[in-house]
Amino acid sequence: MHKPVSTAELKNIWQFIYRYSGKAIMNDHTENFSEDVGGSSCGSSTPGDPHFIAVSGAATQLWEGNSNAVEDPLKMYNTRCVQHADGMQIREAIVNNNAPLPVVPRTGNNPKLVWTTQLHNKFLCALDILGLEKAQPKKIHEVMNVAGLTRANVVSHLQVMCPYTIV
DNA sequence: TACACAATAT
DNA sequence: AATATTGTGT
Repeated sequence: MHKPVSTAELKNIWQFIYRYSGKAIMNDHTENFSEDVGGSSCGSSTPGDPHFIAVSGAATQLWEGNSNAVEDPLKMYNTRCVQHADGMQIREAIVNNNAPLPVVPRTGNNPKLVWTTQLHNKFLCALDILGLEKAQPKKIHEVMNVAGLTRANVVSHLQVMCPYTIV
């Protein structure tokens, strides 16, 4: 995967592993993944659980230690080779149910805010309510009170709408 | 640390 | 052009 990782891509990987292993998945944080997991304990998680895929670590080594050096698409992830009852060897994600929920930082794949006329009007109203004196990003953002609208959004918009004049 | 404002980056 | 992010100063 390319960086930054998009949620869509991550989802795909998730689904792939889930199908491939027939087992539960996910989770993050490469640290403390070593303590988690006994193979069977993984079975409890279900798709929809908080989760994600850890990268690096023991799993890769486990796989590489395995003689059948087949090209493994999951090589980069925190998975390991396990043997099922039917003798089939599959790859299973290492799970850590104690890991904190991943905080997905804003990446380039997130949609940009669009200043619709309604939104812009609200912006203008905020400017009216506050004087030009108090028309600062924080106040404006506050007055607008739009869910999902971030202060940075206001900052950006304000800068364009109210450019300072060069002297 | 929080913020505004200016300057860049995408 | 429009929006996001980063840099700088208080």
